[in-house]
Amino acid sequence: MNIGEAAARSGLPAKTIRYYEDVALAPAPARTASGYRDYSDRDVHILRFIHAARGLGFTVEECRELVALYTDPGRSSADVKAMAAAKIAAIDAKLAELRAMRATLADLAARCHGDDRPDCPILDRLAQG
Amino acid sequence: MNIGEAAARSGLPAKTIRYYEDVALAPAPARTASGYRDYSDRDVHILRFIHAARGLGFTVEECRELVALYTDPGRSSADVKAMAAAKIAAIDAKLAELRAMRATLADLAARCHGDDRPDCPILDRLAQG
DNA sequence: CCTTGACCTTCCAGTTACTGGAAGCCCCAT
DNA sequence: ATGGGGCTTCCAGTAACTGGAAGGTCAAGG
Repeated sequence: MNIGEAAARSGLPAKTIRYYEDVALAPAPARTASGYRDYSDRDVHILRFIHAARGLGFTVEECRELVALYTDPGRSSADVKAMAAAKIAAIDAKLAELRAMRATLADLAARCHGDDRPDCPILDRLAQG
Repeated sequence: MNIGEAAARSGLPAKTIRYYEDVALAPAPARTASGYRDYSDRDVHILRFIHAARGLGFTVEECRELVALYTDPGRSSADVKAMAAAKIAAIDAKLAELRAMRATLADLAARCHGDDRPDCPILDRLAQG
């Protein structure tokens, strides 16, 4: 199947699929005589795998490792679990950061009149650093 | 004062200060005869303002608007409040996304043995899309 | 057979917000 | 005057795509 259908089946844009191939994350598919990419079901399967991994927040680099583990029958599930744990920790850090921002912002917004006058506790707070 | 001290006082790296000047977010300071940047207290004040705004999650573009509002005596606090509200909404969206990822990851990790065998519900889940 | 439109190809540039590094002045203390 | 910082500019790279240009291909309709 050509890239359009591979895109539809994997959920990834065609452009992204080409990019993944470029950075050697996704498999380079066969080519037709005229140069069109020709994806097998297995290729699409990997594409879907990558799509799912990206959706869980893994970077392209991490996806590379995950694909390697996925395609290695001699893998240890401990390695995969460690990656998941690390990702959870990273997400937790990001969550804490965002929650702190949100709390500050919400507090400031609540104290801002939001009218046509210039006085604004939000700006005051930013100004004080 | 030169850029090193402005950096120390504003909390921004010197490199970042130069970058902000480059993209016209931060003020272009005076220059000494030999070409060194020479920051005034007011310059540093703006730098601190930007640092704080970035810390609350505003993009460089948004910081530009905030600085404009900050330095406009005829501003309406409503405009600032609207920016804060929009940022809160964006943060909420990101929080929801991260929480969903975390939940999925935590669930999968809990069900993964994490030993030296290859069976892994995490990979299974990614494989199914 | 020809055309038309959708789909495919490659390659280049732009995005966000910096950060690292190279080459080369400048300033101050010894 | 010399040595070690700090300063200058400019170029390149990062993450992960995305948009667009120029041009080849394929299938259907006339």
